[in-house]
Amino acid sequence: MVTKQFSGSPDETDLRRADSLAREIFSDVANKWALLIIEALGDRTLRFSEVLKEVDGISHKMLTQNLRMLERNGLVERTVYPTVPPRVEYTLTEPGQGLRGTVHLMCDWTQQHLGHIEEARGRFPS
Amino acid sequence: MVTKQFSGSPDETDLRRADSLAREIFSDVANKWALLIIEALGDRTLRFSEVLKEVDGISHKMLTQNLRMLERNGLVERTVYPTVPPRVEYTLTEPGQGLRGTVHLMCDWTQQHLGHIEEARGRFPS
DNA sequence: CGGCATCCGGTTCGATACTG
DNA sequence: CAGTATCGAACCGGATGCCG
Repeated sequence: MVTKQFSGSPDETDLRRADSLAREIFSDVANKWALLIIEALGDRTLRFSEVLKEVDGISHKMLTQNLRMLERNGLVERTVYPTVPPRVEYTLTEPGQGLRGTVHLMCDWTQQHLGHIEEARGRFPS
Repeated sequence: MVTKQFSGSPDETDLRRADSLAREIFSDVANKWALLIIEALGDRTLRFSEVLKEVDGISHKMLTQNLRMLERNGLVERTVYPTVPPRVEYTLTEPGQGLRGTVHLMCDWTQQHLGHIEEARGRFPS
């Protein structure tokens, strides 16, 4: 958290910083792989290879990158068991769970509007 | 809509089609420009140039592409007034409004967790 | 004003191979 | 098993210019 010296309300610079941070996070999170990973994790704890199987179509590389990004933003927790072969588990943090709620709504919405969308596509272009 | 002859429950082929359609829609919609446009439109009706101003950082080209995509999926309605100079207005359809609800939750979530995320970033890598 | 085409640099992404 | 590195191919996205 930023040190806020004496002013009771955030100054303009703070607001601008918050804005750009918000946009950055939004850009991180609003991409299909991140959202699908979050949805796949759900409330479970999965190994790397398990997530790989769950999120279909994702490559090894994209999964690594996105998991790192989510970890960096504090949305997933990464646990390494120093065994051989190595075992690494991923789980959503509490804030991650919150985001998952919204993702889940988006998935529901998609399912519910498949028909409408398919019909709209048939009409396009008008 | 697909003709469903006589079976009461969808057969396997239908389900697989629905799945791939769902993924396609999700991929279309789960990208930051699409989501930001939806959020910007809200319940208003905006001209092309107004959306361009509202969604900050978006280029003319990306806006056109994404508006087309959203229109194709029946999420925004495009109205052309054959005046000179031309006037084109965009508004969310009812299904689009539904999606907007989930987008809005995502934006709220982002705002609420700015602090947590910033802190998590400070700790990374552990 | 809004839309489309073109160009082109930067980034993404998948495939592959290699490490611990 | 999980992660990293590298290398092309594909795509994204901005800039520009032209048309109705």
